[in-house]
Amino acid sequence: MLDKTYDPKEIEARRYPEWENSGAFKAHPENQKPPYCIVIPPPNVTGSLHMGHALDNTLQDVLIRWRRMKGDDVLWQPGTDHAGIATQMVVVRNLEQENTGLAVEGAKAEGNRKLLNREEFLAKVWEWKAFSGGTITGQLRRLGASCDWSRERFTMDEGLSKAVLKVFVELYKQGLIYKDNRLVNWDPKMLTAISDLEVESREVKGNLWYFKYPIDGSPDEFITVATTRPETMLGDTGIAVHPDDSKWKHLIGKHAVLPLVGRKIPIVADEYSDPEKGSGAVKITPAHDFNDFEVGRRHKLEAISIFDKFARINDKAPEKYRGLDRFEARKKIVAELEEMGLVDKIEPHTHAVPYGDRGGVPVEPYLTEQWYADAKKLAEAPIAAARDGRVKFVPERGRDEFFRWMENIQPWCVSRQLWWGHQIPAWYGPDKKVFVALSEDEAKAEARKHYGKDMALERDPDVLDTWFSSALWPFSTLGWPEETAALKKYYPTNTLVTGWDILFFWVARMMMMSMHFMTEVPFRTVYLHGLVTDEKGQKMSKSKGNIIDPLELIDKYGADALRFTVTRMAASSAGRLRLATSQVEGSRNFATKFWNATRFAEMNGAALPPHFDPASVKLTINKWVLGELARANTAIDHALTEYRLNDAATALYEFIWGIVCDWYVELSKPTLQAEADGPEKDETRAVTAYVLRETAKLLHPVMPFITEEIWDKTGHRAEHGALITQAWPMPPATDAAADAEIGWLVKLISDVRSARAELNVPPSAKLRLLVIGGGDTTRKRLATHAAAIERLARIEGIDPTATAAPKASLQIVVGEATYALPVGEVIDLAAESARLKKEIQKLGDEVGKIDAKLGNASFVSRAPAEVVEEQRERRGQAEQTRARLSAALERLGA
RNA sequence: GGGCGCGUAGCUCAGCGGUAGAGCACUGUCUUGACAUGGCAGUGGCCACAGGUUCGAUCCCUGUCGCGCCCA
Repeated sequence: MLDKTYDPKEIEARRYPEWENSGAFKAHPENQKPPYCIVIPPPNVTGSLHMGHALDNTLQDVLIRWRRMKGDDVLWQPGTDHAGIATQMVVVRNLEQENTGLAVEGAKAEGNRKLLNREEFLAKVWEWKAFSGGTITGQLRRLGASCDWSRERFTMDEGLSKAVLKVFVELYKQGLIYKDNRLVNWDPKMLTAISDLEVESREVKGNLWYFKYPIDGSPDEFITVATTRPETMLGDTGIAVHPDDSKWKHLIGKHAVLPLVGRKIPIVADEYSDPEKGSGAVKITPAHDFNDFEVGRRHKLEAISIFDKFARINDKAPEKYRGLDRFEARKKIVAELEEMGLVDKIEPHTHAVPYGDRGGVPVEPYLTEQWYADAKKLAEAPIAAARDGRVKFVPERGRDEFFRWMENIQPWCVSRQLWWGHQIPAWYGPDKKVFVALSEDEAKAEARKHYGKDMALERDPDVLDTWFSSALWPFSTLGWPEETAALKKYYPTNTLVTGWDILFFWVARMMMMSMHFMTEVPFRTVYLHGLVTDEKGQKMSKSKGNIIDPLELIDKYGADALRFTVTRMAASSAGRLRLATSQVEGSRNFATKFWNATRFAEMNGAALPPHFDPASVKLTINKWVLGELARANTAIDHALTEYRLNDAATALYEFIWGIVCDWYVELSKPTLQAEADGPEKDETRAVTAYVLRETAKLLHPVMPFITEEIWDKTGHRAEHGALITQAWPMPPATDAAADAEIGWLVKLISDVRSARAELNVPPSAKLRLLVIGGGDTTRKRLATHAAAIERLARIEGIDPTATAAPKASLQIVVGEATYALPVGEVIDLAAESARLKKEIQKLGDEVGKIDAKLGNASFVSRAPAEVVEEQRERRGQAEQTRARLSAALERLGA
């Protein structure tokens, strides 16, 4: 017997280890079942579960559990990535507590301060990973994620590292990886290049400074440039104006003299300048701005980098600025130009400034030598695959976004100036000649060949972008470069579930690497979901303090409730999913409702006889509920197939609460709770048990814990094993006659209840029900369902063949019959009359609307025949009901 | 500035050519032998605005306004 109250905490803590230990999550590459595989978007090993993870992994688990029950050999491949910069940062911060730092350039071991070399530091990172790397996987378990943990991978583990090496070396040999001197996003705090994804735009209130640069040879003449970053002027090597800009056109080809520096810089014509923006003339600093870099390249302007790696002014600038921090330099430069009268004006200006999301300081476009992957080339095959549908996007517009990015792709900077990560397999000879090889020995061998003798080689200190290893995830986790059974069976994987925000950075890159090394797409379908925000639609962030912690929600309402909530939200077309705790509370209530319905069934002896056959059912309500179950089953399958997970959740909610609890349980009470046993009671007990059993299966992918618990407690586990391993239900037959009959019954009961409530008839008052003008079918139905009607509509005594309504009655019309409920002298005649008039009015309006349509000749001639017919049908119904209600009103005589 | 998306009940969102829906909130009512984490009954919508297509538009098209995201 189920406990009186549903306690998710206790259940969840118990159930998960049972599943995991039983091997239920395991994939079986050796068996013959068709594969279904999802690779998890690897969370950072440093991370802890946030709402984004909760959403993403719930959706995956719903699909995974569903496909598992459908009979697929399911592999949900779990793992984490090493999150180079984030992890390094965390460990460095921890070391600071012990007064320990890294032995990098400029670091000093003063007092008792210790400095770690690379090897020592990496040992610390591994130590840290062993200690707390399991946090997030533990949290995924609390969510109920049924990953095959026996196959858990980590981007820095041996196999994946081997894959990374191989990929790097091969791409290098194919000319698809090379070194180049370009602008990168440089984090002057972390002292490394970072990826676009690690940059966040922040709106900053700054200024637009207008500076006057004198024209060479004409010192009284000036060209005015506008900039948001005065300090970069030390690196200006040109000025661009629009070729058609009448204001500046005449200066094209001349030079300006860069104030404070004295350098002569050319004024060039370039459409990059917008005559409407700022002064119309743009100072060009190729070494410190991505756009300027391109302009500079077009006009062969020199790129002068005026910062060192800490973003302090370097010795390419006049001496008095050297060593100044970029923001101090800004102040000083503005002050000096002001003094020289070269500041035209200063306008307040709000603009987007790129910040490093880890270091938290503005990122500097910085000219450095880095390793690049030829993304343009690698993008060709993925573009083709998306174009011809080998990979599909849900929703479809993901495909357009994908193209937009892939077709304008820039070289991908893959090197990072960090210690934690895959060290680049490149070794340099004394003359800087580079040898890229799988191992130092191979590099040495190549060097020997090149130099004719053994040479000391120095390894490139940089590591690869974390995304480089994540890009290999769909095949490296399956064992590549080994030809494992798993790789053979599960590649290409079926579905990738992730957020819009990493479509480019991760999905696109997986596509590139997979197409190149596997020649086949990494997944058939990319299912993209929105971002979880708070109730106000604000992105959750620590600084805003609006973070909703999924673990707190799980503690409070249960993982099932959280899962149900996010599944229900999954379709938001706005690309953001506003989460309020009240929604999770509602889902918890839903779980409770299901729990209690099952308790009710148990208390009423619901039990499945051996070999129960739903097709043998005789009672109408039982036929009907089986039909409703079938419709729910079909709707859920359809929704999941189409990746409309929210529709699946809604279908479950409506079926369980709206059909089973609100109607089936109530309608079956007279039978279940009748004194005498008999075939009707037996059948109803069997159908109740059957419906709840099948419902537990249908609900299991979304709410695995509570359903498993119920499955066990109601004895199914003893007979069939765990719910997680059960076969997905087949919808039973539907029965149109039963649907019509119960539809009538529900309407009758609802209408009686409404009329009673509107007329304030006390619920305790039991009324007689006089049926006037009922046909044979109605009389038969009344007889069949008398007990249910009496109970649910609070009736005592039904007269199926009444001839007239007593004057003091409530009257309702259902179908061909009028139902009168005598209420004696207590009736408020005026109120009843008003109620009837309102009904009549409503029906009259409807008839009028339909008449307008049917009176329209082109509607009748042009609309499809069945639509016209349907309107006529509806008109007839409404008109009849109206007539009967009018008669009822007349009888009321008020 | 460019691209995309979104404006539907007080709030959060489904629906997307032919009766406008859900959850939460709100109102009234009910300690009915599963459930007050509940039952029953309600209130509440020029489906942003303006044009167009259509027999018919919340739905398709165009424009306007407002909001969001991405890219500059």
